[in-house]
Amino acid sequence: MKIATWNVNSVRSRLEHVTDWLQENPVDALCLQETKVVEELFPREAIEALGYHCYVSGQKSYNGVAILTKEPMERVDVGFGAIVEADKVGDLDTQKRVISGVIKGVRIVNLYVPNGSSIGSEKYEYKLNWLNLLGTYLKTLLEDEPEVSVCGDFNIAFEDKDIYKEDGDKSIAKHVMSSPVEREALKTHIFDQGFIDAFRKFTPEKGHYSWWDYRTAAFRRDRGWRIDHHYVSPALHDAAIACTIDKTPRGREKPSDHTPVILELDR
DNA sequence: ATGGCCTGTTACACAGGA
Repeated sequence: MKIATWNVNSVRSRLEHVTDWLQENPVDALCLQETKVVEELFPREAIEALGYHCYVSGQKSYNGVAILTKEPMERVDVGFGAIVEADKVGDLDTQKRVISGVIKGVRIVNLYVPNGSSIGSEKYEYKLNWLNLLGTYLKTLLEDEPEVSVCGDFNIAFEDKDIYKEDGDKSIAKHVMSSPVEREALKTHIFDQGFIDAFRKFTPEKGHYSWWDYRTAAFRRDRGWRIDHHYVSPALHDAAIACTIDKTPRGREKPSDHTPVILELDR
């Protein structure tokens, strides 16, 4: 089974890229982030015409996630509140950033982690609170469903080698997406629960990215960051048999600034 | 050191992204 994650930066602006990519890269599930559209206006006809089912949680203008699947998905859940008590969730489900469902016995979780804007800002605090709740959400999920595959735009580069800059570059710690506090949150809420980064199971070296800034010709100069991830629970460590980045869509006309990352599971 | 580009919006500049 193949699961892909792709922040498309507006599914309506990127519809042709999505349908073209699905035709060339048939996957069991394509997890989209930043769809930027309410459910009623999601372009499901074009996707269903390719034989895919659409599971969508959207809002106007901002955020929004969707999972497109070949086979119907079971037990689809939207938001943290599907599993976590309301008093713990608070207002963290207002922005549409979480959708999940089950395919072939595997719980697929699709996330759009808040960007955080800049270190110390209100949005940065929101990101850290959101990651804390994500930890609770995953812990609760794992109690009932050991085979969990989490993917999405995490807006965090866990190690310096996930960034085009030289390892140890002093600017890294001061940058949102690579500050020590954000990395520690990822460690506490993801890795300490036994999840592993599927991409790093196969590819240890520097130089592999999933996002390139629109500015400064970052893609042409390969000034990228690896911030889109697949994390698999302990019960799936051995099942992860490949994880690759497809840079092709980022090189097209009017691209998303992210490109797809594909996980293959022996399931 | 700064900002550079892109998307959506009761748009005609701004918020938000990363």
